[in-house]
Amino acid sequence: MMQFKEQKSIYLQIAGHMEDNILMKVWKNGERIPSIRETAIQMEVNPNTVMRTYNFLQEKKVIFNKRGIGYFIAPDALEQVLAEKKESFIQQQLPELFKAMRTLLITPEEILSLYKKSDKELNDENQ
Amino acid sequence: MMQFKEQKSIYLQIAGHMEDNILMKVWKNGERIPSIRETAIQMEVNPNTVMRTYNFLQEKKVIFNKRGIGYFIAPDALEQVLAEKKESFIQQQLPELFKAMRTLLITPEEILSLYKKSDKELNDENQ
Amino acid sequence: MMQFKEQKSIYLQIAGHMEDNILMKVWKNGERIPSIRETAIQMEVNPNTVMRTYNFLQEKKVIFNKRGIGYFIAPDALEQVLAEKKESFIQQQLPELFKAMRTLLITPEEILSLYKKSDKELNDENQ
Amino acid sequence: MMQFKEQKSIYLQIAGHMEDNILMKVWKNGERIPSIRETAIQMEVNPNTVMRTYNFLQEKKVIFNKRGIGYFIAPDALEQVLAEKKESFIQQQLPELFKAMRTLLITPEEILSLYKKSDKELNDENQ
DNA sequence: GTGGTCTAGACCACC
DNA sequence: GTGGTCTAGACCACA
Repeated sequence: MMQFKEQKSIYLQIAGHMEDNILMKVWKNGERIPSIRETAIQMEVNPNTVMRTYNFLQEKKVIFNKRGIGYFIAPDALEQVLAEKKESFIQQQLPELFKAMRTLLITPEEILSLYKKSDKELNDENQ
Repeated sequence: MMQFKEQKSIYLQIAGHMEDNILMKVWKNGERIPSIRETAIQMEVNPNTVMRTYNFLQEKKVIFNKRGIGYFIAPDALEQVLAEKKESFIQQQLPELFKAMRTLLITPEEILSLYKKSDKELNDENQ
Repeated sequence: MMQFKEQKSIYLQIAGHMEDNILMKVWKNGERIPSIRETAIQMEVNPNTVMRTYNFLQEKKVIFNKRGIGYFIAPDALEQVLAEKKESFIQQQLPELFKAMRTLLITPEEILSLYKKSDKELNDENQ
Repeated sequence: MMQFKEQKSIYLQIAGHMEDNILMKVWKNGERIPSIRETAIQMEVNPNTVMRTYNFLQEKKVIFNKRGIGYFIAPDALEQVLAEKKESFIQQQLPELFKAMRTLLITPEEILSLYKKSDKELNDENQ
């Protein structure tokens, strides 16, 4: 079972995980994804919870449904998820970063050093 | 009335706003802050909600209460809020930011160049 | 309990009923509507079913939510529901009517007579 | 491949399409129709789905089966489909249409004038 | 097999 | 009190 952080609801965490799968090209545009039941078993959650995830992603047009067959990655899912990430980065994360740097007195040098540290940790994990 | 985002609970948004007041030195250490009732009216919010905010901030020892008189900014509030916000920013928001940067193929150098640019603009405005 | 027709799912029937309330001006723009629990009791269905209705209407921006207080009719709900009805009338119902009149050999006179008949029935009910 | 609407089940959409063929006299009473397999290939659909369609139409006695030979349009199919579609149109779709007309404040006279206009245009095209 | 709907009941944060 | 989430389990239509 994937570990669920406390803050976010489970169905949104699963959605985020699936969008990561798209970004990481584990799932490609047009490809079929596991059925609701399969995902429910694999994630050790209730099928209704997975259904919420799939509905959520379907409304965002990241996945779509073929009746009686299953859910599929949308033809433009990768591009769309990327665009959405970019949008939220520019609209939210970047302003937050700048505000934090100013009010919390964090220097560019500090950011750079923290980035390199996180880079290193990432490499260590992948070895 | 301040505009509330949908995602976060109102009482936490108010708390964040008050901590910003401390960081921006609108409110100084030791200073008296508006009563629960005043804040509730000004924010167009239920007094119970403001009470939650004040309780929350009191538990974090950012403000303290003098019975029958009102609420006051703690003597070390600025320093404490600064440290706590910085810690939480580095622990929680920066990792997300770095992850987004990697999927969007943005380098920290680009970010910092943007920061310097926005910094300069800010200075020009204030002159 | 309202009578549910077999064809449509319950939560959509409730949604339709609520849109009728808006069209009939039983509920006005900005007004609070009964809570999920109240509606569930009144309609004799499960609260989860009502929640689906409310989510559905919220996505269509017919109603909106104030945290911890309840659901409200959107400021432009009437206009929006009307526009949507008009759209579906022009795009779907009218072409269907014309097609039916041609392929099923229904004459304009017949339509007119049926309309008057339904008019009369409506008047009889309201007496 | 014919385009399937999301709302209705595929096998019923195929059935509707076949009944249209009868009404439009593309298929005449007593005539042989394509086999399940042929239809499935042409419609790009699972043969099981077409089987459902054929069973459905057979129960309605619109088509009948000669063992080992194939499916045929019933001798009175045209008349029967006509009557049945008309009945269901009047019972189900017209009431909805009339209701929409009342909420949109559209008179039947307006509708019929639109109909005559579209009729004329159709004739002009076919000349 | 697939998804979709519904119920019953629980627990939570929030206003 | 309000809504939101989650579970368990059932039934259905559909491919």
